[in-house]
Amino acid sequence: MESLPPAPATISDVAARAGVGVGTVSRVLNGRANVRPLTRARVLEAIDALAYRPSSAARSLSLRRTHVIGVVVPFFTSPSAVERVRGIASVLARSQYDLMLFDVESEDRREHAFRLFDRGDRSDGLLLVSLVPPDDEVERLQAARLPCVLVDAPHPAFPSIVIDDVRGGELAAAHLIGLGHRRIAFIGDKPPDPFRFASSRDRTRGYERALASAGIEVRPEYVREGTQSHQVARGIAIDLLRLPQRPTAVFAASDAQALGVLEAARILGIRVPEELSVVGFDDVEVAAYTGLTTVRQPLYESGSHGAELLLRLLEGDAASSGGPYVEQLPVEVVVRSTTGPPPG
Amino acid sequence: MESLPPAPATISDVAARAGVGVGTVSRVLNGRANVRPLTRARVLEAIDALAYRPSSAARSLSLRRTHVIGVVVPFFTSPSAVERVRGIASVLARSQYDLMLFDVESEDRREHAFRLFDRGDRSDGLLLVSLVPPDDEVERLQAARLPCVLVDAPHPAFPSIVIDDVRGGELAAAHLIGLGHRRIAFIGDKPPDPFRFASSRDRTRGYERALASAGIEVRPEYVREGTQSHQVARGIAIDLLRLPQRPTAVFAASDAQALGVLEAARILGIRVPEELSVVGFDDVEVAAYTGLTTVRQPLYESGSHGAELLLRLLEGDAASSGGPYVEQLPVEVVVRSTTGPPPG
DNA sequence: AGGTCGGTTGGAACCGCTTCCACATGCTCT
DNA sequence: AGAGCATGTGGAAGCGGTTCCAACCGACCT
Repeated sequence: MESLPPAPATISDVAARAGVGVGTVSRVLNGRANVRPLTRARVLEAIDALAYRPSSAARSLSLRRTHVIGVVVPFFTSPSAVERVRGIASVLARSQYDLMLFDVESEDRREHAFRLFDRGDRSDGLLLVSLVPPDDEVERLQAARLPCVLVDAPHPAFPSIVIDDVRGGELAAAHLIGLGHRRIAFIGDKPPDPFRFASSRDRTRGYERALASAGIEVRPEYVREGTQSHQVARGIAIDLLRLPQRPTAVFAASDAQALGVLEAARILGIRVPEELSVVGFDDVEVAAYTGLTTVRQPLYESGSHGAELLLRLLEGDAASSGGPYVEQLPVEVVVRSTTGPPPG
Repeated sequence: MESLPPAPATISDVAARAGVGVGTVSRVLNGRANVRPLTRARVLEAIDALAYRPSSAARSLSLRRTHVIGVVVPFFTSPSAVERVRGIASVLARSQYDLMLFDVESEDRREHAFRLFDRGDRSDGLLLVSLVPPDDEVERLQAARLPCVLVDAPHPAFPSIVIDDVRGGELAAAHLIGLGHRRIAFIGDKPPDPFRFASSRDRTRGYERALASAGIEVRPEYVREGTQSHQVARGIAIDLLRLPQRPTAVFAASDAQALGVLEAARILGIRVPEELSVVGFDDVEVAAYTGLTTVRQPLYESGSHGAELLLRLLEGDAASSGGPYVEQLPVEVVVRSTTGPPPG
């Protein structure tokens, strides 16, 4: 018969072996001052001998904190989300907190993820990435006193890390206008679902503003919307490039979409940047590979700053906790090889 | 003064309000049979009225299970790891388990991640991605009876999901040989660190085998090693392409490295595929964008299959639990536009 | 010598759940 | 009628920590 491995040692095993009370062991574990060096040594010896490791479940219950930070993120939808999570993970890695990841592709998962956390005993804090919590959820989160930071999403109830999307759109369009383009198309996200917020919409506004201030009329047939996928964007771009008077430049609201535009150009035999300029948004890694000119937003930093802010909140920094603290990260155009002067 | 929100309701609050004992509430919560319909209704009413949600910390402690699955992964090092995690997340999403993510960039983090889990009370199971646990850790994991599945890494102690790297290397080289190439270089990973396993080494073996069976001599100056980054690979490729007799094809052990080779070719003004063929490995999303010919391995599936296997183990399927159960996923060459016949 | 006082220490109570055991109830079966 | 038996139910014990309180100790005071 197989001998079961011994159950993991508990704090009272340690206490028994060291010949002290459980309280003393706990004090040693938590580095409290009032323990005589000799006693401490005996306890440490026992801990070592029994290979004792405290139970985190028991600690959570007793302390009413979990040492876990929940991250809710539409993980699948975009490579940029991954980059943000990387920023978060790197900060949490050097903290005492662990990272619980919730992907929320579908709507009911989103619901589920929120419900999971809003009791407040699963995690000590929450990072919501590219996601706006619905109002009833906001209430529950606040009732549970769960510190919460939004990354890439605004909400008056929570501090957030965002970028200036309007300005991003403006910069992209201005870059193209500066090169001499006048016929500039825009491919944005499809109208936002209730949970997403309208970052693409803001980029559209920036685009329109830049055009306006250059005295260029916005042509409705040049402004299109579709999902983030590059396949959809490719289809839209093919449409656009078959227009009787086709645009000489396309600004896409994400790199994924911009890559779709590049594919479309390749399919139609249109040379980039000689015959068509393309600008993306995000500056994901692929953009560098493919030489895509794009509007860089600090994805990694959005995650790391969000995590840092949350950690500060958890340490009771009420200053940033309170109202609508908003940190705005800079955007900039990264010029690579998909933009140039218009043909002719 | 601000009124604190009431503490979350506990099971005994519910019991009190429903006028029953805590045991009965627990039975209702867990859908046990022996509860009179009338009683059940009263309890449900109380639960609803108090917006009661059970404490998962308390449940974990009492049940000795956490409903969490730990995923340990070198998250930052490669886009392929992300794809595997996606596969894992999608399977766990439709299970009762939550996903705790541990990134392990540096060696001490790796240590940390393992220690965290090996007591067995943080998670009910573990998925190790592209990581081979050191022997002492294997012991602890087994002692803690923590079900554990390896994804993209072999170890006799645990079931695993892998691919046939030798065959992958062979297929890549055979594809190039089939096109008529004779001067085929190979860029692999640098010698594995103790935690990684030698997948690149196996790919080298496949490459050598294919060459051998075509009667082509392996030239040492054509076989190079470097880290996974495309920058490093680019440097190596530039070296390679400046050789007096330069290769007409390069097989890289990862797509990231293959992209570095493409960059090198661009820098040197060497046309692909007319003057140089390039084959990668993995088939990450970028490969499709850039038209890279590559050896596809099912990244997403490796994650999803690993997660499914682990779930089966957790349900007590001893069959797959036991010995060195190994699931081998297929590899195949995906021909795109970076390979063609050799020049001349 | 007796009283204070600060530093150590043991252990009970508690965190919120599950589970088991004892007990009550209303039947059926001799 | 009394034993036997499901069926429902209450509540104590236990999961493994933390924390608080009381007790103990020797040193130091008067």
